[in-house]
Amino acid sequence: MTRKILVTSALPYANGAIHLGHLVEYIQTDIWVRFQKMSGNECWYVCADDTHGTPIMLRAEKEGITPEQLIERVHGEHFRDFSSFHVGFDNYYSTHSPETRACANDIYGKLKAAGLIEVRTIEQYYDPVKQMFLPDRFIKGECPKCHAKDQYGDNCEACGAAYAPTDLIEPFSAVSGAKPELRNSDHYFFKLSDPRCESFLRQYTASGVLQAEAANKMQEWLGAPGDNKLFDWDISRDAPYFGFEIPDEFGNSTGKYFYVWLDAPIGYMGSFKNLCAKKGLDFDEFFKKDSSTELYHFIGKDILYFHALFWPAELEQAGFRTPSKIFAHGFLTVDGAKMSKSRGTFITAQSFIDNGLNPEWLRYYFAAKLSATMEDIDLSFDDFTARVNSDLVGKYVNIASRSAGFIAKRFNGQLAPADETLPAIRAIFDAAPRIAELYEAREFGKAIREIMALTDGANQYVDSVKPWELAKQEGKDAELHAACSNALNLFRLLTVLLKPILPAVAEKIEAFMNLAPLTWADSQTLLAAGHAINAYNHLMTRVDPKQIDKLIEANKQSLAPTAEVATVDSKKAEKPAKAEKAGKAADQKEAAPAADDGLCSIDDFMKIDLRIALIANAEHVEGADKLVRLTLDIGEEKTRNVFAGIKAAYDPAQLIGRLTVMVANLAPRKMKFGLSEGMVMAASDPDGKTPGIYLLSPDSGATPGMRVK
RNA sequence: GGUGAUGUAGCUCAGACGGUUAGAGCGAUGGAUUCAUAACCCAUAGGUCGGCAGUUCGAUUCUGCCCAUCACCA
Repeated sequence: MTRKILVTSALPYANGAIHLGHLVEYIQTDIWVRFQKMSGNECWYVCADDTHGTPIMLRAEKEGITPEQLIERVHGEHFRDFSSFHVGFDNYYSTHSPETRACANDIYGKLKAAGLIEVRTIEQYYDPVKQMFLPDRFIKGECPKCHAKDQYGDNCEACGAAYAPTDLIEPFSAVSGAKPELRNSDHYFFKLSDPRCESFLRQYTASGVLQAEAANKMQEWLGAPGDNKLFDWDISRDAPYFGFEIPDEFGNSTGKYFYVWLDAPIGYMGSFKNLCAKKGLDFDEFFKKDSSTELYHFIGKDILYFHALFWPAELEQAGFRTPSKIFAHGFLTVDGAKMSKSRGTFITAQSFIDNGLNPEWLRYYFAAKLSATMEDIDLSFDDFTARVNSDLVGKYVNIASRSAGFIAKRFNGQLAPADETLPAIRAIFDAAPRIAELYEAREFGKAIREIMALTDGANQYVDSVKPWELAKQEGKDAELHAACSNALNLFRLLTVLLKPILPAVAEKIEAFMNLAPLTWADSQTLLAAGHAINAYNHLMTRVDPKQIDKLIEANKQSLAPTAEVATVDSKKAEKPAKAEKAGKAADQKEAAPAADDGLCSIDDFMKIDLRIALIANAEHVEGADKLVRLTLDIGEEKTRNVFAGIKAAYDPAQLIGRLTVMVANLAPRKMKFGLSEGMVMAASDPDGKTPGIYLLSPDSGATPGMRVK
């Protein structure tokens, strides 16, 4: 029974290179899709560049080209990168397409007809020089809490405070530098808080379409039953904006544009519609309500909000089918840490290829680490090297390498019949259905463990029959022939199991062994006697650790002077407007990758106002496990109230009267027990190996209020 | 500070509805071998399953607290 399946990966933003973090998702999806196709299902894999929004518009302007030229160029780069990693889209399209526009208008029209679109006036910063409304990330100014300069309009990178752009002190436009003005503008909202959406989402998110962890998260977003926490979603933006203009009911101009996050998921439909036209498929069969086809979205956990709430709600209310499952994966870390440009671990797809690394190494390694959970996965380069060299080259490829020579030299390239009772072969026959289930369930790591155990079995078999000894003995030709033929059959079977992960190697092997493209059903078959193979060429080389060093070196970026105007990197820069607070969390991820060289300039340091403080009072905090309440005198007229997590190490009574050092300009932080207006400084082992917390003290002579620098 | 996740051999990770000697791969060590781009095969060593307490006849597995790391939130 053939399933009909439509699969998507998240749309990459048309404003930056594909990197290893992206590839986790595309490789995961591609493996799953290839498995489905090999299994005989009708499976379509579509994706597209996400092309709209202010960052694209400004970036194009900065480069002196049109947005259309920019997105066309980036589309080419993205497609090239995905192709190099053998990501086999059936269609890689663009959201800037007639199909996506038509779908967006259609969905919008239906939501409007259902009374789910509302116009509201909101107040927003406007750049009078550039003559445009500014997304939060394009407004900068002084943090209202810690007074750090040059902070973005949504939150402060110095103190972590979150606020509205209108809270910024001396705000300025990151585009023109002008002082922004508050202006009113009409915005269109999708009424996510409507009871129809809420009740649908409660049922939908709990219906098994999400992983358990994701479903829990959704409960958080939704609030307890009876406590609707959903916010209406601002889906419009003012001109100038690179995107689709929102039509009024007569198809006339409104001067408003769809927010990029509205048309991004609709881009899945647009891309598929485009594919339907090329292939003669029936779009409605896949998207009509109650469709019997399956629809799966592979995404990163950061954009769950959009895919598990907004998108299904739109589809449902507009009368389309909703996704069958949403598969969220975790983030990629490299050698245990976030990817970093300065450390050279922010590795682009292109540099991986340009430095001569084999993309299938990465596919194999990611597969070995992937599971169905949302856990982050770590790329450890030592582990990467060891696994690829040992598993892929040492074990798997080696089976062919050690048996093909005899077949060519002694038997004219022709195989003897394989022994179907051989335990190593039987083991593969038996394991294949299990491994298929693991692929289906996205438990690629487990699948690989099973496959490698079978590979060990194949090598043990070769070792037990010792073809190299048979080759030297008179009259043992038949045995030698059988041994090597069995080995090559084992190799072919293992290739079937690995093909979703290693499509290019599989193709080489199909050519080498004269095989029709392998399908999953071939995991239960053996080659006929007399089957002829071609000359063996080595299928895969080992990873040389020097290549890794080179790769990291090539990706090290000297720290360019930070924060040129309008260098905001991603569509996440397009902050949603206020009413949509709940969308914010998901939105912040990846916004403008922060420069990170571990160094701090003297200017940075001088921002921190360290003062000698007299501990005027210290007391236990009722109900707090770690905190001590300190009253600090730093020579100001008022004392400061500071909570310090030093209860484990100090008895408050001993602290009263002593001098220490405090950060005087730390942003005040509201804690459960009151406002903390600073921080005292204490030493502790960064690795936590040695216990203890040690408060700093100045030498005698220091007096409260003295500056420490 | 809140919520959630994670913490198992040097490394990367499995696993256990609580029950005899806790697993794999890599790495290390020793041996064997030479067909295979020193690959493969056999064997050995390595873990108080983050810490403390509780429930239990019995906990690494359950509960509580603590510590560490990460994520989201504030």
